[in-house]
Amino acid sequence: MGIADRKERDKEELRERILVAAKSLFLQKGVEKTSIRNIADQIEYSPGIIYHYFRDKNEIFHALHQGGFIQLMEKMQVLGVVRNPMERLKAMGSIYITFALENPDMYDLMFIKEAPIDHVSSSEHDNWKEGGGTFNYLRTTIDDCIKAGHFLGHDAEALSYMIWSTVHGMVSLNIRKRCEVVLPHRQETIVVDGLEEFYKILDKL
Amino acid sequence: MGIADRKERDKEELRERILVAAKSLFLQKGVEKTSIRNIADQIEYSPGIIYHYFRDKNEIFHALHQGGFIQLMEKMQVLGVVRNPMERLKAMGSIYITFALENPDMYDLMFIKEAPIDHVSSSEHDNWKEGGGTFNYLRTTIDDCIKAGHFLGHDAEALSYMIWSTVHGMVSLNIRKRCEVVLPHRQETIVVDGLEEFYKILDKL
DNA sequence: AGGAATATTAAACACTGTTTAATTATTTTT
DNA sequence: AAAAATAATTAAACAGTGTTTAATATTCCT
Repeated sequence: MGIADRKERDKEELRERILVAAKSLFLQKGVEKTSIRNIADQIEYSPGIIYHYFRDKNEIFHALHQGGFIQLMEKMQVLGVVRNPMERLKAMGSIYITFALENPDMYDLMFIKEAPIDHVSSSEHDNWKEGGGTFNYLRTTIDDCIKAGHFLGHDAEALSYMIWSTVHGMVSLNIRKRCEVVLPHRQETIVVDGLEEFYKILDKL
Repeated sequence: MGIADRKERDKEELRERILVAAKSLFLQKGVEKTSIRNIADQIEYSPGIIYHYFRDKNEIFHALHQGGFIQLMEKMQVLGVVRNPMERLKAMGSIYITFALENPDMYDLMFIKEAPIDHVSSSEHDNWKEGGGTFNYLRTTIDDCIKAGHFLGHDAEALSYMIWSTVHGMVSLNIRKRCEVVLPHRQETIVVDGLEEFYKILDKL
C-alpha cells in the first residue's frame, strides 16, 4: 500500500505548495490583491487546480490564518516562567501587541478581516477554534488573577473580553490607520504608550 | 447668473443621488459587493457618469462615511447635560457602542475598513479630520476628568487612545464576528457586559 | 496492452473598476 | 433661426477577478 501513501503525500505536497505561494503573495500584496491566478502562476499550475485542494479563496486564507495562531501561541510559551498571574497578564499583553506590530498582515487576517471567518461560519464545525484557544489562555490567566485576590467584584468572562478588546483595539486602530487623530509626534509610539497606561490601571486592581 | 446657478444645483443634485443610491446599496449589500454598475443601475444612468462626480469608488465611500460622523456627533450632543466629567465619559462610551451596534455597517466603514481611509492618505488634506473631531471630544472629556482629580499619574493622550481602543475593540471584534470564543450563552450581551466591566474599573480611577 | 480512475487544464461565464472616444444635449454666438 | 462651441452622457473596450465545466493528460491496475 506504499503507492497509495505516496500519492497521498504528493497530494499533500501540492496543497502545501499552494499554501506557501499564497502566503508569500499575501504577505507582500495583501489578501484581496492576491488572486487565484497569481497563486497558480507562482506554483506553475493552471488556476483550476486550486479548486481541487480548496473549496474557495476563503478556505485558503483560513488555512493560512491557522499558521498565525500557532506562531502567536509559540510566542506565548515563555509566559510559563512568569509566576505572578498579574505580571503574566501584563506580559501577555506585551507579547500580543508585539506580535501584531511585527506581523500586521497576519494579525489583520487573524482578527480583523472578514474573509477567513466567513469560511468558519459557513462550514460544519462552526466555532472559531483557533481564536478560542488564545482566548481561553487569557481567560485562565484572569481566573488566576482572581484567585490571587485581584479584580474583586468583576465578572471573569466579560472582563476577559474587555481586556482582550483593549489590546485588540489599540493594534487594530493602528493597523487600519486610524491613529492620525493623535498628536503627530506621538503616533509612532501610541500603541505601546497606550499599553503602558493600561498597565498603570491594572496595577490598581 | 441664475442659469449657471441652476446648472450648479443640477450637478449637485446628481451627485447627491449617486450618494443616496450608494448608501442604500451599501447598507444592504456591503461596500465590496456594491459595484459601480449597481449604483448606475439604481440612478438609471450609465456607469461612466459616476466618474464625473467622484474620482473612484473610494471617494464615494469616503463621502458616505462623513455622514456617519455627523450622525455619531449628533448622538453625542446629549452629553452636554451630563455635568460630572466621569459620568460624561461613561455616557460617551454608552453612546459609542450603541451607535456601533445599531449601525454596524456604517461603523465598519468609519473605523474598520481600509477603503475610505486610503482615500484620505492619498489626497491633499492628509489628516483624517472626521475621526479627529470625535477623538478630540473624548480627549477634552478626559482632560476634564483629570482636572476633577481623576486619572492621577496618567498621560492624557495615551490614556484617551487606550480608552477609545477599549470600546472600539469590543464593538469591532463583535462586528467582525470574533465573539464566538466567549461562552455561547453570553455572546449576545458580551459587548454591553464588557462595557459594564469597564465602568467598574473607571469607578476606581 | 487496454480500460478505469485520477489529475490537470483550457475555455468559458458573469462579474469587477476604470478609461477612451464617440455621441447626444445644451448653451452661446453669429 | 442657424451654426458653432461647450458640456453632459454613454457605449465600448481593457484588463482583471472568482469560479465552474467539459475536455484532455496522466497514472494505476488488471
